[in-house]
Amino acid sequence: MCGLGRGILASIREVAKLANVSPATVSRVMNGTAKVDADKRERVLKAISETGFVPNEVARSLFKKSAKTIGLIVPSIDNPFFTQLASVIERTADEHGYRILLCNTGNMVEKEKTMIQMLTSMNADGIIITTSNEEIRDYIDACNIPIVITDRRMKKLMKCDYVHCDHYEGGKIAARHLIECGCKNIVCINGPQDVSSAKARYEGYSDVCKELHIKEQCMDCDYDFEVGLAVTEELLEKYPEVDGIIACNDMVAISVYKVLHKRGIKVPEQVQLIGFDDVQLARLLTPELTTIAQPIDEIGKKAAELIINKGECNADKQEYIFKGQLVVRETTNNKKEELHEKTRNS
Amino acid sequence: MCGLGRGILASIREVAKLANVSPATVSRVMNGTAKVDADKRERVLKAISETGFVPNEVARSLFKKSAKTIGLIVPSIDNPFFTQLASVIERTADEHGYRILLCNTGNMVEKEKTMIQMLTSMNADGIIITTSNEEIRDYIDACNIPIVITDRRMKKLMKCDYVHCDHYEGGKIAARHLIECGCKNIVCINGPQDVSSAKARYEGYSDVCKELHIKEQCMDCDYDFEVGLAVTEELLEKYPEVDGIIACNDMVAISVYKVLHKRGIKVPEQVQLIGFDDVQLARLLTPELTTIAQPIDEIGKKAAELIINKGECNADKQEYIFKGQLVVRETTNNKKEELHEKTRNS
DNA sequence: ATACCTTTTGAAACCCGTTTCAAGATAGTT
DNA sequence: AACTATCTTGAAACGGGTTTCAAAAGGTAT
Repeated sequence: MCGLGRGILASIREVAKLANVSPATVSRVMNGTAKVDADKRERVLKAISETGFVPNEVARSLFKKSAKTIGLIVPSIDNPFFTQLASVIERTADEHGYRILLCNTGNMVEKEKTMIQMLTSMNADGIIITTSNEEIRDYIDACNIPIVITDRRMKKLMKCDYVHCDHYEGGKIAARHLIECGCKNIVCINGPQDVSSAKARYEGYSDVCKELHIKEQCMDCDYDFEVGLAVTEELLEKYPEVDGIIACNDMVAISVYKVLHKRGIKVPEQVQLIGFDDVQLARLLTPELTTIAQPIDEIGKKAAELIINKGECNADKQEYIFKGQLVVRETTNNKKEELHEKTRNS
Repeated sequence: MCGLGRGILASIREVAKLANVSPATVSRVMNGTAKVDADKRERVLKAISETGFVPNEVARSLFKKSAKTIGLIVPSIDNPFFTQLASVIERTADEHGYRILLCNTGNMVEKEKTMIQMLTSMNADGIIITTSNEEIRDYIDACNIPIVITDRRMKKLMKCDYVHCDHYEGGKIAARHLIECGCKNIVCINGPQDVSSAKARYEGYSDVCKELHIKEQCMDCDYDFEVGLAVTEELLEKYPEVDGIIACNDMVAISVYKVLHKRGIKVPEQVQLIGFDDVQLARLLTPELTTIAQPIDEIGKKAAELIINKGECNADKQEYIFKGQLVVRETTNNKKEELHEKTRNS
């Protein structure tokens, strides 16, 4: 039918021969880069459909120095936050005719370096990376494609764009919310402090404590479900009177909930709980999780667009900061929420 | 330091000039494709490190007709099953020096076609796709790279490998488990019946019903959380005496649980619930979800390896079928599980 | 020292779509 | 009719790493 027989194997020179024109003319017909005589155009179109010719993207990419590809480097695909980010980025990219090359570092710094080099050598049009590792500075400087750092921030800014949420403010909002909900004994479960977002969230919490002369109570944790379980057990040993927990992200908040539930501790009656990110999970859980939502869709879209529209204002690199938003659900005691519950149930 | 200054911009010809050898020799040093005089080798290595030369993957790919890339086409990245599959595939690929090009079809058939063409024209080394759409036959035939179809199956087998779970048997196991747990009034929430896996699961359930002379009770649903909520509401209208629900996947099982919970229906005391897949979610939920586990890691690994080792036995295409496994957790009443609970709590 | 074989090496072709550049063709002007 | 301006078109170069092939170099045997 549509000539798929030999299909993709045909080359532009074969098509040209069949249409009795030059390869240049075929190229012009395909890309509309110049006017072509109506007769010849027809012959070319016919030859293309007969052979099922699909131009080789690699050859095109070699010449154009653009693979119409965005490299996406994340610490962990399994983390639902990055999954959702990847999803938005893929959608945005696809809308603009770009593809996504997905790279998972598994939090290994060396991999970040080799992946940046690899993506550059593949003529990727840009890289979106989540890292706060200062060591990659040289690699970012060396590769001459636009780089966007998402979700995190370097101490010293590099020559790349930053797209992230105001995690410091998010930390403050979370702390204040628990206090407003009546918590007297808050414990903050921190994410890894070499990760800028985790550190900023902690600092937000910490500054609220200082402001209100509350004693800081923290636990160290990773962005990981299993670690979250263990840390929560420890937490309950160390702070048996806890009545409010700030978890470093939603995944860990779920760990916390599971441990509390197993021990028969009621949420939010006995302990209130707040997470970060507002990944889809947060709504699936029962009770639904109160959390500081990141505008993941906006972050991903912005990051992708910065690369796609790189021509626009590549002069000075910028920092785009989005606001996190408190989403009150069922793991904290909020008066408004209770009111809302009542109207819904009536 | 390591010559990242001009870095990646250098070409093999520049390196050759600097080392006073031919580009061919540089290539040979880099790839170890032939012996090179020790002197020259040293000069080349020095020139490479001075220029920070990284070979252009696109040029290499053009000649070799291999981009060391696997295309991954999934219906929806947001679906945790595919996320986990992507994660394993990425890991396996990375171990073998391959990259992943991630494509999301959003269940749009046309996109499958263009993405297969696109990946082929990018010299991808193979494609892993989840589809049961017979229309793509021509496209699969036309592209001369190995294709692996995961999770689903075509009515008429095409010339590609199949890697999937025995969904039919899974459906049977789920039905039998609920019956063994004492359910008298089971309703099966079916996934879209044009998707082979959903259909097979239904048929498994159906055959158990026939075998035991139980009346079939089904609802139509999609693999979607929101749709799941609505369908569950309908289900409770239509079958108020239901005491066991088979959900088409874990995500829908969670929808079901949420609706039951909101209505004050106790799980598993009043209604027992089983899902499919055993995505990470299933363990995060409270109560933890009983489900038919797919060996996602094995499926993904096998699929990736089939492409990476395509040289091995590309002669006749094969079908690799894995067994699903019942994982009893907290949404069904299993005696063994109760026993286990008791020992754990004592 | 000569003939012969093996190994190392570089020039050039190759992969294939795009673009440049100049020639050829058409249209328009005087 | 002669000439200029404009458009269409194909040959050839390009991008950059790889491989082929034949020449050059090194080594061995006679």
